[in-house]
Amino acid sequence: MKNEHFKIKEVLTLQPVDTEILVKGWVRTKRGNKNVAFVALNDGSTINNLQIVVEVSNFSEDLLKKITTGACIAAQGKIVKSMGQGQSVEMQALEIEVYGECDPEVYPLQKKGHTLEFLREIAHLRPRTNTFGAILRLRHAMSFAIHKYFNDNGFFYLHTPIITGSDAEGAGAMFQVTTLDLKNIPLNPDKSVNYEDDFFGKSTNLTVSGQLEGELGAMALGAIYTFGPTFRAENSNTPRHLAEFWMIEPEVAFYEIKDNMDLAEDFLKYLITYALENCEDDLKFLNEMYDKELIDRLKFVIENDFQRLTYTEGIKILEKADQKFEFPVFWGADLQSEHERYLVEKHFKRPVILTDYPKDIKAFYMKQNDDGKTVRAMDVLFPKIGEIIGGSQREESYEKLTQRVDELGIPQKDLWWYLETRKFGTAPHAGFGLGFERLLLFVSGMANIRDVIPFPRTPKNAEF
RNA sequence: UCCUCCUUAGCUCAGUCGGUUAGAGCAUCUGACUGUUAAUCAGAGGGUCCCAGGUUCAAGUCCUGGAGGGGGAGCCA
Repeated sequence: MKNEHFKIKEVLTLQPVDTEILVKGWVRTKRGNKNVAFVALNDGSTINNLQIVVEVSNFSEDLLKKITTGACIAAQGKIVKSMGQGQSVEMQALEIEVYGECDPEVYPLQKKGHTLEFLREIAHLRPRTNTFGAILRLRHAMSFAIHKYFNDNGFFYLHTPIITGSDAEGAGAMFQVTTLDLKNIPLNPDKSVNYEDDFFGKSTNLTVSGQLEGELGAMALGAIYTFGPTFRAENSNTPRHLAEFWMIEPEVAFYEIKDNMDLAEDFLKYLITYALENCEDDLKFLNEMYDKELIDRLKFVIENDFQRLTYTEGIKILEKADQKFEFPVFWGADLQSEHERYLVEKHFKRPVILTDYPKDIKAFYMKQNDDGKTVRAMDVLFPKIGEIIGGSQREESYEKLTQRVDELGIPQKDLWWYLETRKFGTAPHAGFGLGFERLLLFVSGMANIRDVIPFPRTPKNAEF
């Protein structure tokens, strides 16, 4: 057998030729009769299978028995015009080698459909399903498109730290990082933990955001983005939260809130367009199997402007809404899921960018408006998944920023390096965070965030 | 973390008022079929009824506690 093998994605585009080619992959199904067997082979290069036609008389019974759902094989043969419906070409097998048998009595994946809940329990095998093949290829394509978009637009990829000594990021509970012996933790006289002998000589955690360090990069490189893992130790049990997820955070010097909105909208539309143009087969499958409106919804989003309005305008609309809300609507209240959904799904029926939130419900670093009440925050709200992006113009004034830090009781000494950017050549700047898995939820039409990441980490679940 | 629903064959589920030997479809296996498309047809095998207690002559079914999962909410991306 020759060593070079073709990807099935390529083979399916070939015209029938007289030369033999070699393919390698995993068997999805085998069916047929005494004379001929049809093996559907998938190698992950595409959602589509290559049909391998096996003349039973040309192969030993022992070999044919080993070709079962899940088995890994190599097949060599000629590509011919298919006599059956459903595919234009197929392989007439001349030689087959079985790399790995797969006992059908115990292999959990069957020819029939499985629930997503069951597949989560076998996350080591679910990449072999049509659904997760499609999701993982889509995930790759979106990752690539993110880097391409930023690279093509003059952004630099900045690697912000995963282990952070800063506990002032204020974006939720953090996972501690320590090498201290948990059975014998050194204590100070006041019973607090003494971190002097810990690896870093201080308390450290996994990052909840690369933003603060991202701002440092933007103050030198002009436009940066981060794209890395992010960790939140919140006990969140929802279809929209993970303890370990990937986040994209652009940060741009000389951007104001309007530029930030333009960037967010253009970026999201670029990514969705990229998916439609490069992942057609996978999206068609997801559209057919999970969400019949998926492709129409993706097209709608790229063809229409996002609705932009201020928090204050949003509150007015909600106050006039002919709908009872569980949570009261008033100026100063944080918007609940039901409020966001009303604006996006009922009132405007399109993505919404809300800006200028009350300062008391937003983070310390956001630029304060002249009204003294609001800050230049920006949330991008999408149908079905809610908040997909959260960002803001940043407060560039040293005086205003330190005053806000003091008001909130954050120790300035913990943020000395961040505050110095406002002391030394400060500049207006803005940025946002995009949850990568939330983007994938939207682009794939999946309903649960655990189904758009290969190995989800959630409370009480770190298997695989 | 709160509310709510669920857990029975490999998978998806049914199981009446607490009653005698726990069922179906699919999957698997065996057989049939000269080109199938989640092939079809016939037959067979397959059960810790989530776990631990309790009530009862009798528990898959009722009660208590626990574990795991789904949906909703909060936190957020």
